[in-house]
Amino acid sequence: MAFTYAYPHPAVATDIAVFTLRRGALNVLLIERAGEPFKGAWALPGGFLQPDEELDACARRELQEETSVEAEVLVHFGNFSAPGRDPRERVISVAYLALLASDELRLQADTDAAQAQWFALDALPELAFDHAMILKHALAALGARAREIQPLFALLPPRFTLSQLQGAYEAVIGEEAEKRNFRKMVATLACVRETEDFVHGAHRPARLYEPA
Amino acid sequence: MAFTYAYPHPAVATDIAVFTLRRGALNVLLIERAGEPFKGAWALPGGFLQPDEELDACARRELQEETSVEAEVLVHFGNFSAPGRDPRERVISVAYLALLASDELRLQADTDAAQAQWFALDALPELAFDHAMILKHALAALGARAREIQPLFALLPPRFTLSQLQGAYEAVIGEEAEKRNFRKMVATLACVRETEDFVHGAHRPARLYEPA
DNA sequence: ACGACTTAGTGTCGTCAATACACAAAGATG
DNA sequence: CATCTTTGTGTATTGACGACACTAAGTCGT
Repeated sequence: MAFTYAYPHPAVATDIAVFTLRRGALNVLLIERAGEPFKGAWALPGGFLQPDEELDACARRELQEETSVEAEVLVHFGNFSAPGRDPRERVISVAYLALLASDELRLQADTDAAQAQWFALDALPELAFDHAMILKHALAALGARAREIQPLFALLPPRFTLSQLQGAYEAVIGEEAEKRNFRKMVATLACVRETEDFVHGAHRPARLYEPA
Repeated sequence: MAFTYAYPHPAVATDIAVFTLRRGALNVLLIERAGEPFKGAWALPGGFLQPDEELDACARRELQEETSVEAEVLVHFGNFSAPGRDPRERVISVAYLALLASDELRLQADTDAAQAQWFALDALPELAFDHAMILKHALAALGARAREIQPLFALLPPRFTLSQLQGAYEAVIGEEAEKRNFRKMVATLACVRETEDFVHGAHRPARLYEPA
């Protein structure tokens, strides 16, 4: 089957930088490429736009197919269009940022992806294509959004302690926050509602909160 | 000449919402479509991505070709990919926002395409395609950026008075600002440098400032 | 020339958010 | 039951933001 056009058309693909929290640190989901080019290298999940498919839907579908991950938050943060960025043909990459709660880490690879794996940001492998640059932009976009707190909920379970929320905030922002000031900020934003339940750990129980 | 691919490829185009200030109000640049579809309707300037052309360059080129306008600031703010948005074929629109100083309003009346014209936002004609929605998103993106003041410089001449800057701010934000508070904010941001020159108008001369 | 007009430009106060800082409360563990 | 660790709170200071009224400087009309 062949598709013919009067003018050259680029291929259009989505690439997704999926982040989660593991042991308090931000991790990104990468797949090992099963085919050429860059066979065996690590890359962001992603793939080609299908006919009559919206870009958002493409990102969601590719993520599901390649890693069996259902993203809660999916945000477009940029396009990458350098002519030589894919050696096969011209590919415009529409880049998305996704956040995932840490307890939904069931990973599973399919044929496009030999395997999917989480990587801490300070232990990244070499990345295929221009994905290192895409990832850098994803982190910047994520940092810019995190100050509104709301996006962080996607990194946490449905109910969470304020310490967990602060941990997510610190991991994304990349710096530490004062506990009392952070709690005051959250209170000012009025973006969480306290529940009547507590989580009992090794020490004083912590109250659970949920998104307001 | 024909271009054939093993899988369907969408067309990729850029559309640009160019804003400027005219008589203190924000205006947007529209072109009258010379051909089908939507012949005779008004639309955002834009056009198809060429082989080996970056998206940013495509937006800049199309703007120049269709309206003879050289954009100072060009910012990507979203993609539009609804399958039916162009009746001819699948077209992914990569949308840009541009700002132009008001004294560079030489529009070419005799371009090959129909005419280009500025429209105040409260006197818009019906727009072709989904350009009304794209424009709505452009305004939202512009409003979000304007609070940092810096982007507004592109709407003004190289040197400007604080009243002009405030006028641009108000036009973009869509609400009035207190003169003293605005000046204090600008002073805090330290984003302008005062010059030794004054502009002499009908009344007390105003000091000229330039981007810091 | 001079008074009226119009725009440029400034100071203060109250409020509220952001920063820094120290201690009490609650439960787990040995 | 003493100790340890984590949760959770109050206060003082600073700096930004909002509201508010007046002086400064030059033009224009008479």
